Formats: sequence, structure tokens, C-alpha cells
Amino acid sequence: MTKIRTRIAPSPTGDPHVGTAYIALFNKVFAESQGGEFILRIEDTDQLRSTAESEQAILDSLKWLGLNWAEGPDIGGPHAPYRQSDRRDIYQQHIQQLIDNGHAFHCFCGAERLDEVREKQRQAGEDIGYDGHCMHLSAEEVQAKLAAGEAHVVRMKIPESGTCVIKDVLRGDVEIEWKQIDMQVLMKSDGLPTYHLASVVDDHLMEISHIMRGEEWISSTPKQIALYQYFGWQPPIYVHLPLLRNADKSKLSKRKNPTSVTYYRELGILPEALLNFLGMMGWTMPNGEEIFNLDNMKDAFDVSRISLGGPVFDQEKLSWLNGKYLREKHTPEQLLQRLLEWKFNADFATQLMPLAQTRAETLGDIAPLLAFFFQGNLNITESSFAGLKLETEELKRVLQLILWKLETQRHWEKDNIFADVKAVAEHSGFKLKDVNAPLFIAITGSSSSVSVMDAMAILGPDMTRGRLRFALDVLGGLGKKKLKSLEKEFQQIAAFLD
RNA sequence: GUCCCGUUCGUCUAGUGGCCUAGGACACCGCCCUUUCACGGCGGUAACAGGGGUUCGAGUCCCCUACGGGAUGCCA
Repeated sequence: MTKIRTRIAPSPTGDPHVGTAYIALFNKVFAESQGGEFILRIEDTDQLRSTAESEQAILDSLKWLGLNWAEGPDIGGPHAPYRQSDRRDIYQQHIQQLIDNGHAFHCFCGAERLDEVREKQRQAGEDIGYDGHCMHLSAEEVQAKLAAGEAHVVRMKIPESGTCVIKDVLRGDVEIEWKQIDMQVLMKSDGLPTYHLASVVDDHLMEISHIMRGEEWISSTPKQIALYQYFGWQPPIYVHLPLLRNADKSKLSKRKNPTSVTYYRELGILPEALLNFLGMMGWTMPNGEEIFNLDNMKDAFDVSRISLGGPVFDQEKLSWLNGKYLREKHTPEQLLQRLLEWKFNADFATQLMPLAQTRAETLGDIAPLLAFFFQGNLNITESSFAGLKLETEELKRVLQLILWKLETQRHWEKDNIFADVKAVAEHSGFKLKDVNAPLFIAITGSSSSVSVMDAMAILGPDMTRGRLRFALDVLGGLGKKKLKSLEKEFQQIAAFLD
């Protein structure tokens, strides 16, 4: 039985990332086309990145796309089980086993010493990694330090010579010399396992046979292979997929592209179109058909048809594809149904009524006033921002700072959004009023509209950020250099903005 | 810096040594349809990163170079 499992790395703000959906799609299709199961786990041993809500948002977005998963056999679903105390014991036991067998060791080195070592290695042009300092401590020394309660981690040992061969289904044998591999920390000083240890243990217990993940993992695969060897377990078969890219070919990032599945939903992209589009990234149907669904893909799936060049996520083609679904896969009645399910419903409109009520003289005024809630990208140009108090450069600066600030906002409520905007205005030395004006245009498309704070709260984080990003683009964007210096500034003032 | 992965139209890709004068799709341009705009139909511009091999024959196999990406954490 083929059991394929995908691992999801939640982003700090909990965005359900399209890259995650992409990997999940291929895992599901690959596994189920062979009669196996697609198992989903969120690995977040760091515990800082995700919250229960952000994990749920990821699961919801995958469900929305129709990427349902099978429940894991004995580990209890996709939610990070390392938070359960009984799971922690399992990792502890495995770590202890490695220590007893001489495959891992206690390390008492502090951050300062490690930084120093790395800096020296960098300057000498050597391979960068842990120098094995604590590996040579005697058993007595280790016991003494442990008894004294010294802070410590557990690191894995790495073979001293030779080559690790990763058998990748798509790339053949990838050879990496062991001396390139660092002595990975397996247990942090807080007693929690790191991803590498936790995932290997979990995968083994869940009888995972294949791991299909992004190619950014290739270079750390030897660590995992070594762990499988140390435990005497059969390593899984690896499939490393290409990474989705921005237009400039860098790894798809929200700084350069809307990356959240939720954003595309808000935009009015149909789940089946988004799924179809993701399926076109690095893969084609053998008959060349571009319109296909999950079942078509499963029936025709052949893993070797995956192409390795990192595909650029092209929103234009996604829009075209979505239009094709709208036109060709729906009767007018069905289209109406989709619209009703999307935003043309009382639930959504109820939130809008208080905003429009004071500003409308006829019922006919209301729809135009609220149209921007239903729009994707606004019809704005650089001239839309003309006549404001702030000059273009200041405008861009302020909008960018607001965008960054809002990217860190985890509790998307009107009051918090207002506080963020106000904080940025104060630290930029502008009046709130002058900052508000361009915000109006960026979010609502007009200089006179309903309350922009309410609008942002209702539009939600993804659409709000998307519009701010779009406004920045419209204004010509910030240059690379300016962006960098502004980012520095943002980091410096970030603490004061709270 | 070091290691790893990759490279066919601007973008997504077909191509697994002869069927390639390199095919399709998006975008773009033109024409047709049409009271407008779209949709649709027809057509057009546009690519094998460069250099060496191997072979009767290379987009396809090998090597080098270039470029792009990724990794180099007590993140995942």
C-alpha cells in the first residue's frame, strides 16, 4: 500500500499558501492514482509559527479545493501532535536511543560560540557547520554538566566520510558528501524535537512510504536518511517537486505575489479552476488537454511527466482559465448559484448595510457605493492618487509600511487595523488624515467612500494586502534599493509600532 | 564562499536520438463575427542559454561555461 504524506509549513501569519496546495495536490494525485492514501500532517515543532486558527485556515483551504486527506493511522489527524505530552515522550525515547547507540550527543555550546565558529569558517572559506566541540566530552563531563543543569541540546552525528545518495524519483541519484552535512540539532534546549527528528519518527510510525515535497528540502534530506539508518528503518522514496516562482523566478513569496488561497477565493476564482491551474504547473495531461479535474489527473497521472524547471505563477493565465470555467462549465442558473455562494448573499451583505445606509439617498446609490467589496483588482491608475497631500514617493513609503505592518497583524479587527495605520502615520510624521486619503483610494478605489477601516476589516487580510500591493504597483513600486532601506527602517521601528 | 538542483517562445509547456521546417495554451498584434465591449473563429510575431564532444543523425546523450534557483538555523 502506498501511503504518501505531505508536510505543511505554516507561514507565520497563517496564510494558506498556494505552494502548500500545489504540493498537496500532487501528493493526493500521486498516492490515489496508485490506490494509496494521501495523509496530511502539519509539522510545526517550533510552535511559534502557527496557531490553532492558522492551522485550521490551511485545512479549510485544502478542503475548499477538494484536496481531502485520509486520517493518519495512529497519530490522530493533521494537527500537530507534538503539542500532546504523550507524543513528546515518544520523541524523547527515540532521542535517547540515538544517544545510547552513539549516534547523537549532548551539546552545551551557546549561540555566541556557534556564531563565532561559523564566522571563522566563513572567513577561512571552509564548510560551515558545527565543529564537533561537545562530541568529544567524556561521559563523566556530560553527566556533570547535565547534573549542574546546564542548558543543552542534542545533536546528531554525521558519517565522517563518504557520500550520501538520495534516490529521487524525478532526478535520479543525487549525491551529497557527508562532510557537507551539519550535525543537526535534534532536540532543542526547551526539550522539544526539531522538525528533522519529529518528521522521521512520525513518518515511520505512520508507515509513510513516499515523501513528495518541495525541492528546497533536497539539501537536508541526508540528515533524514542518516536518521533512518541510525534507527534501522527503511527510508521512504523521495520525490522533490519544483518550486513555484515569482515573475522574477525567485521562490514564490507574498512580497511579490498574492500567495494565499484565500485571496484567490475572495477574488472570485473557482476552486476547480485554481486546482486545474496548479495542476498545469510542471505537469500536462498526456493528451495535451489543458482543462482537467482531480479525477482526470488521477486517471492519467504519471509522475515522470513532471517537469523540473520552476514554473512561474502567472495570474493572467489563471484568470483566463477561471473565465473558461465560468463560461463553459456553467449554465446561467449555475453561475448565479456560484455567485450566491461567493459573496452575493445576505450574510455578506448584512455587514455592508450599516456602511452604506448613511450615505445613500436612493437604493440605487447603494450598489455603486459597495461595488468595491465585490471587485478583484480596482480600476485605479497613478492619476487616481493625484492631488493628495503626500507626494508619490511618500505615498509609496507609507503604503508599504502599512502593508508590512498589516502583514504581521494576526487579529484582523477594525480597532487593531486602525491602531496599525495610526502607528505608521505617527512614526512617519504624517497626519492620520493624509495617510488615510491614499488608503481610501487603494482599498475602495475612490477618495470618498464608506469607512476604510470597516472596509479593510470586512475585506479581510488577504484582499486588503492584495489591494495595497496592487496600489504600490500602480504607483510604480519602490525600487529594490529603496525597498531594502525601507525594510531596515521598518524593522527598526517595528518594535515601537506595537 | 561552499554544496545541490535546474535551463525549449515574455509566461505555462509538448518533445525520452530521425515523424522538429520545434507543436499547443496564455499574453500580444491583425482579420472575421458583432449596434458597442467581451466571447468565439481564423491568422501572425516569438524559443531549444553558449561552447565542445558522442553519433550517419542531437532540443533529446556526455562534458565544460554562463545564467537562474535552492540550501547553508536550537525555522519548517
